[in-house]
Amino acid sequence: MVGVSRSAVSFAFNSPERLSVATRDRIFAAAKELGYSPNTLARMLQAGQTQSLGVLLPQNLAKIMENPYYARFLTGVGQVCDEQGFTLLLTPPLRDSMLKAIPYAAVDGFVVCGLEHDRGEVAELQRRGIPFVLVDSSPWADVPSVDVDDESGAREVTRHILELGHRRMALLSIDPGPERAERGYRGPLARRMAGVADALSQVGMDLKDINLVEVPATRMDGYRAAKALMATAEAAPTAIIALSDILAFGAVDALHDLGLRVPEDVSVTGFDDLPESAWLRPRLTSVRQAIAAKGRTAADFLISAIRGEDQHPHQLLGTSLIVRDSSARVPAAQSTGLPNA
Amino acid sequence: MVGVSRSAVSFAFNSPERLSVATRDRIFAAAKELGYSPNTLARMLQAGQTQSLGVLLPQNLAKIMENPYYARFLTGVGQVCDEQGFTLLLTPPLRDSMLKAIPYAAVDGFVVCGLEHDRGEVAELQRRGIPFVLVDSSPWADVPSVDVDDESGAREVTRHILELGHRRMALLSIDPGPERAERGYRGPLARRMAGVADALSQVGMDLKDINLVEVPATRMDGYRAAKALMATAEAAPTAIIALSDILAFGAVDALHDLGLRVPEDVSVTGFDDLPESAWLRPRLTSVRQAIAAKGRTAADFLISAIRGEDQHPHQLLGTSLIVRDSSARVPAAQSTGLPNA
DNA sequence: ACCCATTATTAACATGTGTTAGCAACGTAC
DNA sequence: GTACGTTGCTAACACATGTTAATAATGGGT
Repeated sequence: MVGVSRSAVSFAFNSPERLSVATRDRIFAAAKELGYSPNTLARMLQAGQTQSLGVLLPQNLAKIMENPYYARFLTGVGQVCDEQGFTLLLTPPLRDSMLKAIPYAAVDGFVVCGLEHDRGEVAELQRRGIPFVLVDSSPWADVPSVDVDDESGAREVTRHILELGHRRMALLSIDPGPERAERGYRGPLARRMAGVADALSQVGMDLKDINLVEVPATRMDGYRAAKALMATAEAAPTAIIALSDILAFGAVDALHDLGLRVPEDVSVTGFDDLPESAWLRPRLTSVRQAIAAKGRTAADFLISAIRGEDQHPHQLLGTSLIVRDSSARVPAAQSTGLPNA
Repeated sequence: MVGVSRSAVSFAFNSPERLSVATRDRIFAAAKELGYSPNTLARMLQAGQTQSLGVLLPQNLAKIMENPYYARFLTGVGQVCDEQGFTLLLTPPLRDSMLKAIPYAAVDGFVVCGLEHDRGEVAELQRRGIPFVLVDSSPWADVPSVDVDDESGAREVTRHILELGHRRMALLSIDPGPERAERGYRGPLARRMAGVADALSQVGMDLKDINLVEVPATRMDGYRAAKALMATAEAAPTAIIALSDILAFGAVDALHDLGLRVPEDVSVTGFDDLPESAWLRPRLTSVRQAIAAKGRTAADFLISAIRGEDQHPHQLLGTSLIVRDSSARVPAAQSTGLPNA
């Protein structure tokens, strides 16, 4: 229409100084008339970059967005995206497969949530040469990762409950999914279990001595599980150690509904220390991990990897016990006649 | 390497039945050896679709993810993505411009949050022929949109507070941003203000008669604003109507910290009815809007538009007042000597 | 008038795919 | 032995860009 080559059009948009003003204006005029603008995908294809970070998620989007943990984590990732001008692509499993989702994501790299280094997804990313960072996995030599010292956090909170005199306890844990049968606990959950077990062993107890319940990490599941736990009348626990704050939220609600007071009748502790933990009444005793910092660090590592800078960085983030109002001494009436009391 | 054409390779991956088993196996073997797999971007370019929905956001990613409102909204959008096998691309402003962000998003369509039909972004999307749906805008003929009947919600909650005898009230509102100066209130905020004004007029009052404070919609801003409001000793309000739940959360906290009881000393109401509203103590009186359903509907409309089906659907979602524990009769001591009491 | 330098513009290539029309080869029926 | 349908594969095109090296045009100096 203007009578110039495609290259001239490209110059008009990308390096206008290389064209005479007259030609440039003619091109822009024509572009406006035709409604033309450079195609996003073609541009990305040619440039070999998308200006977008992917987050490879282990669950459906609906479940992820419902989970305040991820809201916090993605806040951290989002901070880095904001700074660097990246968009954020959330990539849930496709037909229940994280592996199948990979080829449908137009991203420069992935933050991979909750996968161990030996998973097929990791091999696939390596094969494709897509940069990635593992989060909540287990440190492994040639793979960048960001992890949390869950074990010491779990040890600390368990010890805290034990020091308050509790012995009849329930461990409200996260469902490890089907993979557990073959491989046992892994990653953060394995570390948390180990921490609990370690603290127990120091008073001569064992994971067998406490009531272990495993449910999906939602508020509702925490609610139901707590109700079920308290129903077993004679063996009802005096403390519930939840391995996730949302489970603890649900448990506190359930106890309220049962007419039980927290912490006077039953102590409840969480894990993660979500912002909400300090909003609720009673304020929740929980293990703090720097969730947003975890997201930030992972995204920073990923950006480095995309730029081809740093090679295989690892980061282990600490935890700390935040004692608030939901944990207290075991009730006097219940503290007698129990093992190790 | 195999000695076949590129087309054959394409067939091997996409319609294997059109190739003889021998050739196909040879191709796969070579692909494995070379680490080849079809390029995502090229595939999208040729197919003309990305299997990805975009959400065009008015704020930085970090701010968005911190906001429980968006968590809920994106849960709804996410549900549809899950069902339809789409990924979700979060597109924050690029260098403070939503317009600039558009060409960097590889998506099949946009859910556009909080923009009016006359904004440049909307024109740009139309020009590019990218399907989109406006959310929290104002209904407009040729543009698909999903809106909420904020006005009646605001009217109801204001009337509720008035019926409880309050007259000295503060309206804790959301900062409308710089655009307000030129164009006045728009969209949901305009409707909410109108609803409040309408309810006030029914008792002979006016927006001028109440204390209007406008702050960014964060918990911390709500906290600070509430503290400032109560500081003006003789004119301190007996009720705070917040136009957003997070602002109300912050306000409740501030009142606690000031040693004031909610609702005995001061009533507080929210807007949105986030899930958290029912978790907090006191449980928050709030205007419920179906946030997740809003996201679902928007995404459904968008998918229709992408498929080229339905043309310009509109949806107006209702609101309802949820009265809980944070609102009560005006304290006896304060109910005398006030205008219209 | 001629050479050179500078600037404006373009042809050709590279990024990787999916699709369509068509060409060989091959077997089968008559 | 020839006409015909089937199978297996390929050449050419389309999707749209950005980049580089080469070419055309222009003006100025001698």
